[in-house]
Amino acid sequence: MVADASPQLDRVFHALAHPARRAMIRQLSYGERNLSELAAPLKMSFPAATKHVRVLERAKLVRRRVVGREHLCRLTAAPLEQATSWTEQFRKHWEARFETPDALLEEMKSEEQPRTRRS
Amino acid sequence: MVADASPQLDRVFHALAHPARRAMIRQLSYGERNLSELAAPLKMSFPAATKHVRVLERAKLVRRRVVGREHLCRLTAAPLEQATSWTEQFRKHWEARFETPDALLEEMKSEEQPRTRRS
DNA sequence: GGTTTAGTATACCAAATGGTTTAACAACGA
DNA sequence: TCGTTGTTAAACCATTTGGTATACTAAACC
Repeated sequence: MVADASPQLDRVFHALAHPARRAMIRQLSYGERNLSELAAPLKMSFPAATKHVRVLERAKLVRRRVVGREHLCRLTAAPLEQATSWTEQFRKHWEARFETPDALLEEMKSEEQPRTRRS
Repeated sequence: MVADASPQLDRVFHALAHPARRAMIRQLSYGERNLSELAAPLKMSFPAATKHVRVLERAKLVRRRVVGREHLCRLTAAPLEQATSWTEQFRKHWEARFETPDALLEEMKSEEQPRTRRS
């Protein structure tokens, strides 16, 4: 089980919650990129872009490697796995519960009665 | 393909980026809950908790149904699917690229040469 | 040595986030 | 009708977020 209270998970989901950072992740999925390359397609200043990179680093989604004056970034899969496994543990679960025809029938019945019993 | 620039995706990831909201999702995965039940286990005031519920609603992760004075919440699977499918489209991809023995070898070679060619 | 090029650091700003307290309202039960 | 329960609304506050502009450092190139 993946716990709900996890600063690491907070950072990963937060990192994914901005289009600029998602765009960076997409770029990095094609291979290593330096900061200028990551910043170029974005409609914002260079310093703003590097702040987004730092958010990705804090979430451990990106690792940085300095070569001369270049800072090369690459992706790390592990945090994504952690995030996906958190969501997966419920998705099927509640989908099965509420969105199959049988479950819907169950629902309609339970609305007459008190209702689904609590934990 | 799921686009990177998507306010809906922003809202879903942002909704998942807080432990209180993830705890609510876990509770809701066991069935419908009213606002008091969702707020009870959290170490914060009731109004604070209901604000978190609204964040989940904006992300369309939760639907609310008013019955008398109770506001009953239940989960919706679709937004989670969308989020998962966004991450999945890269995960395998870069995993294959960087974390297999072959890819590592490729990496080590490419560090002598210019490096992976850009898009 | 001087000039690009790559990136950092700092100061600053507006808006959003996450929380509080207090007050109000609406529905249900005695 | 009166008290309790479930919930909203408003005002307020501190911190974080996401952006800017400017100044600076360091490596690479001629």
